[in-house]
Amino acid sequence: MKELNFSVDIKLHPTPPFNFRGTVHKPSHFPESDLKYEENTYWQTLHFKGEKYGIQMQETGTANEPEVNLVIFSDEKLTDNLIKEISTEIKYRFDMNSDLAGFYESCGSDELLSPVLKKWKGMRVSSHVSLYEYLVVSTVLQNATVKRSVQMLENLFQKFGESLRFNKQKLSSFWPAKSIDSSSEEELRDLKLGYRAKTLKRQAAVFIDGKIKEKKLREKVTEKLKDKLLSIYGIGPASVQNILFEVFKEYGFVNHIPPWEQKIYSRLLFNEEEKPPEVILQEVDNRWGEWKSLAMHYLFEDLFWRKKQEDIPWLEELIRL
DNA sequence: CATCAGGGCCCTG
DNA sequence: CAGGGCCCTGAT
Repeated sequence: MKELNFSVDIKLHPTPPFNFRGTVHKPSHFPESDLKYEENTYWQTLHFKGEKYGIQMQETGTANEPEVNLVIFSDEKLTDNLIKEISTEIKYRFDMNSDLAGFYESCGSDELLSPVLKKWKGMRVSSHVSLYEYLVVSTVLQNATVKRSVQMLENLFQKFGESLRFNKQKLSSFWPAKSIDSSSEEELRDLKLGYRAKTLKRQAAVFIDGKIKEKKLREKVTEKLKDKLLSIYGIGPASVQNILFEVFKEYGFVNHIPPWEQKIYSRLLFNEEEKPPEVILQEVDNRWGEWKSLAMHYLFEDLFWRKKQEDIPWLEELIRL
């Protein structure tokens, strides 16, 4: 347990329009103890350049004149330079610099999307974690039900992730890749990771070796980036698609519809139980072209926001706990 | 009780 | 390119 007693406030100014809660909270994601969202306040831990921080964000502006109050908590006073770096990183992760005018322009009149756009205009895709951390999450998702994924990640947090206390919150933090690398596969298997233990070790290794540098990857064009990501052990077509979208903010890359999403998009797009993946792929491409990932994200998250208010029996059935 | 698939991916033939 | 195997769990 570590107390973070220093804090600094920074004002962030996302490009308008901006939707705060749609960006910081993704109801379709499974719960994890490194973040919390409640009453329009968002908290997370941040493992950045070898140090651990607490983050709090609140909206202080409006959709058209966006402003976000970012508070960085730390265990010692931060330098101006570091404050700047962290702010820049947060802005990237929550995609606060993007211009979505083209999206609204070309997809705004789509009859399926337009009501959702009205509700969520300004929502961004986001990944609150680094690439390495995202790989961990992708790995625990594979071939497992939600409940088991949650269990695996929490086991990892308990063993490797220090708890941070800040702003009256106590949240888990991610660990350096090194701590996974230096523990045995056996120790990892004890966390009920199964064959994923090997995957996590091999993934940790490429980050330690410096074979993968997230910053560098952000400069690559989609195809090169995709190939590089696919070369990572344990990353296949399903994971790579999520990474390209959530981590690297590629709005138009969809070439694979995994079973669970297949069922959900069959309902959303065709109001049927199960359409073939190819049909879904064709449909999203026809409708939204280069913006299809983002469009699908709007529909998907809107569905899970609705689930908080209304009963959606077919969806409840699909969420296997 | 045993069997099996799950919000994949790797590896082999 | 198809299909078996992989860890563990809970559903059947």
